[in-house]
Amino acid sequence: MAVKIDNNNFIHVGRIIHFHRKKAGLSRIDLAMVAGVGKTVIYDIEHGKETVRIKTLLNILNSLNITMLLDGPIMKHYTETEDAKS
Amino acid sequence: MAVKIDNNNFIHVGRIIHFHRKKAGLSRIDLAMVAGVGKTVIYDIEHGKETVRIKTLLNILNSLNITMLLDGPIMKHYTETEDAKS
DNA sequence: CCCTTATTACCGCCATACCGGTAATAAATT
DNA sequence: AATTTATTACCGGTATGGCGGTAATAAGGG
Repeated sequence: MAVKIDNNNFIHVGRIIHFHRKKAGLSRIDLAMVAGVGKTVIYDIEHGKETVRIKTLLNILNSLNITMLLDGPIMKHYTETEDAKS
Repeated sequence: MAVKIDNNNFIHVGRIIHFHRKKAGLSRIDLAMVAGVGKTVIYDIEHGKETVRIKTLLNILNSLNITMLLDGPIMKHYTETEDAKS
């Protein structure tokens, strides 16, 4: 169900944000306010801009209740070693 | 199993990259070459820098066989409407 | 229709992300 | 343990990300 993001299909990020923003009934200015970013960057991302800062993107995604996940074959090993630290 | 990333636990991104890089037996310069980025940005990310470009981050993650996923309550609706386009 | 209000599109400026170069440190080999 | 080799840490310069301001366009009300 989750959407995989890489440098080939990055255009989906903008589409996902646009879709969620419209579903939430928000204008770009509304979303910019909530996410604590400028309106321009939302315009840019929705138009496929790839050179956006990860922090900016996370602010926007989190405001729209979208979760970013990292996964891979050995991610389990990482979480286990991290859990061992606490 | 996948690790959730947001602006509160962003430090994990650097740790995940460091963990995977070491497991792959790569120096920062090695990884930089493969990912097509400078060595400095890998140093920065592993030290918790949050203001990195998403494109740069994806290049590094993909080089380490780490997948980025976006998910949320209404993501299914998005994929359905996207599928309908094709 | 016209006028008002809301939303989107674009421009120029400033702060900074990313780069290569080099110094510092660690690891390895004899 | 001294020299070589590999890796990490840091610095300064430059390209550009993200900002507010404003123009253009769309939506809605009387």
